[in-house]
Amino acid sequence: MLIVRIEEVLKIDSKIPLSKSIIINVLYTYGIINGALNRVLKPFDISSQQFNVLRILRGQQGKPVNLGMVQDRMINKMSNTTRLVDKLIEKNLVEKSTDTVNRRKIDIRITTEGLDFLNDVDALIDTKEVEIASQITKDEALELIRLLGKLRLIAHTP
Amino acid sequence: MLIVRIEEVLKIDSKIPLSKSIIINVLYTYGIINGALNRVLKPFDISSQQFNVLRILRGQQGKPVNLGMVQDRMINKMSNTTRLVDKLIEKNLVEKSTDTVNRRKIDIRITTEGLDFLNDVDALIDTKEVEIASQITKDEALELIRLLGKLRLIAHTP
DNA sequence: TACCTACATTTGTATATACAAATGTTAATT
DNA sequence: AATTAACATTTGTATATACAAATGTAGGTA
Repeated sequence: MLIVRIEEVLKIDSKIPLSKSIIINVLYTYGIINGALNRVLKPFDISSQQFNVLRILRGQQGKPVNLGMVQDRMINKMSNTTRLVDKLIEKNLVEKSTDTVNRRKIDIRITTEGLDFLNDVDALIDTKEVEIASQITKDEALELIRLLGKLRLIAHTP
Repeated sequence: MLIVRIEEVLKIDSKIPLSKSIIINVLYTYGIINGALNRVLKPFDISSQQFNVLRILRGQQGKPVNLGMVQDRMINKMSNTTRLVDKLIEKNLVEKSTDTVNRRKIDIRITTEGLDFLNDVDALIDTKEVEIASQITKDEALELIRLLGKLRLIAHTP
């Protein structure tokens, strides 16, 4: 089990500061993992962002969710939840209606078709995730999560 | 210094498997760090991908690099290095010419203007990177890098 | 030479992302 | 009631990303 240093893969000068190495490692690892997950989703013609929205809606157990809530809960915020949801509506995986109480808001619900679709794909994603994390022990996992949390601590504040 | 769990931020069920938690942590942290770096680059009207290409070219010390090499060395591979480089050419930060030996290849070089530009922006990025990593000790950094390497180990293979 | 295969880049198309501005709605203030 | 400010979503525009197909080039082989 040979861990490959990013400096070698990208032919970067090995003498870069540790801070830069950390950042590049996170950005590069994101690309690798995102690629692996996208390869799972590809045959189902759905993007990882669309998949993420479906999971958020399922998590609400039928309760309608408005656009802002969806955006807050997305792993990677993107500025067009409207168009993302529209794509899901075209596929009949999701439906929307204006909130009866506050007509500025729109309610989004996953459809039965969406739930079925999600069940199929979800199992494959779970398997891939377990596979990706398979080389990491429980203690290592907790430490990794802790250290990533430390990175976000500062980066988060604009 | 309070580390915030991702499950709380995204209102995810706390009982998700550790493998999923790891993956979500990496993907989410990427978004936060990428956002922080983009805010630094924004005033200079350059994307992080374009900035990455400039740094790769500077690293070659004037030696021309062809498109394929640039793509190999990019932190996040994207399928259109052609158009990315074209944007940099429009800004006079980069120039290209066909390779005299192998006319299939094109040579790309950073211009003097590109070098000056990069020097200005680079210092700010370095500072931001140090800031983001400031809560992490040297030992923690090495462990973080090692664990991310473990994740890539499996994810990398299609 | 003509043909084939591999290589390197470019082009086309669809979708995603970032961000500013516009629209429509609500609640508060005068 | 009219005005204003805040809120929630939509629309517009530019660029980025993913991926397939097309173009152009080189080297080998019949």
